[in-house]
Amino acid sequence: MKKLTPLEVSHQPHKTHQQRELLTGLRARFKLWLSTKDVEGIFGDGKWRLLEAIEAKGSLSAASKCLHISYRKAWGDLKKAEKYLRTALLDKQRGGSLGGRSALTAEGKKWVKAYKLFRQDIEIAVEQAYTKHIKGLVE
Amino acid sequence: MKKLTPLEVSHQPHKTHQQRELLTGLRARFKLWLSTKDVEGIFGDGKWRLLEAIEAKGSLSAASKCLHISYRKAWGDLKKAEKYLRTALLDKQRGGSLGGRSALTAEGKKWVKAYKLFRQDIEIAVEQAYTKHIKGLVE
DNA sequence: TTGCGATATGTCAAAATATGCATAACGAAG
DNA sequence: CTTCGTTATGCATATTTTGACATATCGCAA
Repeated sequence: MKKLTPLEVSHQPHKTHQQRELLTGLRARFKLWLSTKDVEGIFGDGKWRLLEAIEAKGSLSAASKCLHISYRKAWGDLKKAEKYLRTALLDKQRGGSLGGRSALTAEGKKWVKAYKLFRQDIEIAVEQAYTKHIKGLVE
Repeated sequence: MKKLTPLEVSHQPHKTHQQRELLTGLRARFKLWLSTKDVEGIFGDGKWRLLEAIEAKGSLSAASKCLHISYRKAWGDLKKAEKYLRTALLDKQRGGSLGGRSALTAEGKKWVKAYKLFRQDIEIAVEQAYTKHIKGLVE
């Protein structure tokens, strides 16, 4: 997620239709993730995207660069997911002429695929629910 | 949202069915909010609940106590919502024998009602999508 | 005209997250 | 048997987010 403007109050000039412009720019956003009673954030968008990037790039290192997150974080995230999902998502190797590599396991692929569909369903639902319940208020 | 366990690796004993117990404890969680291109978090669960509490309690101060958040935060949140939604959600008064009070405006009530339905739809969708796409992976 | 409790805000600290740094282990290829 | 790039990990910062503290203002009722 991103940080945005602080909160300083602009003096709001006389904008007539710029006003409407801002509000129609309103959109619904959501965040989705999996947790247990004890552990929050076991799997979610970040880890899903990370797995996809690994599948595409062939290594955790390359994937983290690609996603502009530190290797340290990427590594920690995956470790957490594997721990609490109790399954090996990645087949990781170090050494070799290329230094090493990582690939998704069959389980890892299943999770990527399942989460993608899961997320897609919610994306659509949010869109629809927004249109149904909120859109009317801002137009 | 809540913070949870750090990430220390427990030594994972020989749990046989406790293992399954943890995974079936897996659940989908979500967060929903409204934003514009420039401003994140204009309205969401927190502000919605806050408005409901104000409606019930009659003042921002009482509502914030009730929700266990500081008055400062509650006040800032509402201010932000009103600013970017470009509408008065609250009719606020200070002074008087009771010190002051706050009540929802007609607009405020509309938002509370609309957001509630909006959120409800998503809650159901998440439940269903989880069952459809994820549940099979953990059982 | 004084007091009380609520609104109204700037400022600052605390907490949660992410990043950077240092270092080790690895192992195929040259 | 040396080199190189990746995995693996602890730890110390840095960044971001969140909430707490201190204070001022307000206005009716006593």
